Amino acid sequence: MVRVRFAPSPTGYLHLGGARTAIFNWLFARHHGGRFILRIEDTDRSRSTQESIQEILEAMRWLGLDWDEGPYRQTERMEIYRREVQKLLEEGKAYYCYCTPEELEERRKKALEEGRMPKYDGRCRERRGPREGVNPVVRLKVDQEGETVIQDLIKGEVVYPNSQLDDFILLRSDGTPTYNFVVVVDDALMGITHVIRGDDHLNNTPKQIQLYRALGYEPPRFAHVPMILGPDRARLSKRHGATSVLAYREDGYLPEALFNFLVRLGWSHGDQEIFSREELIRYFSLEHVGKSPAVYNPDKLLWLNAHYIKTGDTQRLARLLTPFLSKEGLIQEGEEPDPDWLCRVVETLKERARTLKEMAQMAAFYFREPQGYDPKGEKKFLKPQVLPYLEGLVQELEALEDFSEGEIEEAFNRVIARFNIKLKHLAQPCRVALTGKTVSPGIYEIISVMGKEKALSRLKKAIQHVRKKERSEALSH
RNA sequence: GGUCCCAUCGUCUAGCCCGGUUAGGACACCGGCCUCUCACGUCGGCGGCAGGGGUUCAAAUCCCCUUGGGACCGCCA
Repeated sequence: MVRVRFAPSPTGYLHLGGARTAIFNWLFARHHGGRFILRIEDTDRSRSTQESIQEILEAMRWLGLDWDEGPYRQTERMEIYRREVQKLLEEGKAYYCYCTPEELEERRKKALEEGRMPKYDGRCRERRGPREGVNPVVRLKVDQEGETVIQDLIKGEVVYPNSQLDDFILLRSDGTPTYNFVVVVDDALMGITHVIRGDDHLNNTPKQIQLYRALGYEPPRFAHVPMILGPDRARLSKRHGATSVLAYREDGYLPEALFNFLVRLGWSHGDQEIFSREELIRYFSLEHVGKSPAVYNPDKLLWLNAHYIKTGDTQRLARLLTPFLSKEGLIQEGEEPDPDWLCRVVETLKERARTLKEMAQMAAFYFREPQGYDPKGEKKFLKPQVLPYLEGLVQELEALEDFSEGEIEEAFNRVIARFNIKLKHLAQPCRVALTGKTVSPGIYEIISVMGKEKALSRLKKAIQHVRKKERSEALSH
């Protein structure tokens, strides 16, 4: 049975790279009918926070990454780690080291200056007895001869000279275990079959393999996925913009869009770009994960998001849109617009908005009168010549019982026939009058959704506006 | 500095393992069509095998070197 895990350290939010690793693990588990385990790597107590944990779990839930076991927390498993260290110590595979951090730092600096590799020299291996006033760390006796070979499921065979390895620390002087130790113990004891993680860990793998052997456990299969890079080809970080998964929710992205985007970054299935979750589970395999790092491309994410909005369920979108409406100040906090009406609003905006945030901004005119007219639009379309057309339209609309799109279209047709003008000569002035802008969804649909009362009052207001302007201009001449 | 990883349009990638394609798709960009504006849609265009050596009748594909990029070398994970 396939058992995989996602093991974030709670020292910050879940970022895009971590999310993609989680997604690959989740997909691999679901594809193989295995188990997806969540483990919190919080051995660094000074940097781990409860808020981080909550934020990570929230982000995973949002992305729909459900876990089958956990979340385990390493801080709750200290007894296990102590027991494993004890075992190593008794078997002579690990030893106490009394070198102080200062001494190590000193030697590291010197080595770097002399162009040597900065690694621990193993001087405490043969040491007998403690040193006065120093709390020791525990180090693993690492084999420095020969080489370690990794059969990586993504990178292929990686050969690593053991001379690069040093006796790394298992237990800190305060008795807490380090990452390279707990990760091995946990993966072994939790029966992890495939370790799928970022390739920044590839260099850790040889020492971890040695530790598996020292502990007497069979190493799992490894799959190291390439990093996600920023546009400058440096590892993606905060300075490249939003990297927190939840920030994308705030910005109006749909989880399925981010999910699709992240999977497709580094993995492919022929020429297909859009995948449902079911397809992803069916098609996903490590063989088609690329070996090279991928540059994050926000435009493509935006395109995918637009696609999922366009094709998404209207009722769901309406529900998701509501908080964005209140963020835009269009409705009160906690206010719920009529669901049927909001669905009509969304229908008109679905294929235009790329994010929910954009959609809320585009919807503004449905909720409040134009705050003045777009200057260019006013100059071009709200001029005295159009007054008869707009007045004619007001008459026609007032007479309508049924304010449906079809009826409104017929009303427009009667007006343009009467004045023998083209539709755009009526539609554009009308659009500016109703929305204050020169762009909007189709004119019939917005009038219908807006309703008779709002539409007529705005049209009349625009007519008044044009008249007033006309008078003041006449006076000044 | 050492070790490891990587290299197809600006970006994500198919093709590479098993040599023979006008090197395919998508985003972005540009243009046409559609049209009440914008968008959607649709049609078309621009644009790439990092460089150099081999092997071969034939190399994006196999081998070597160079260059470039990334990661790691912590009492961080």
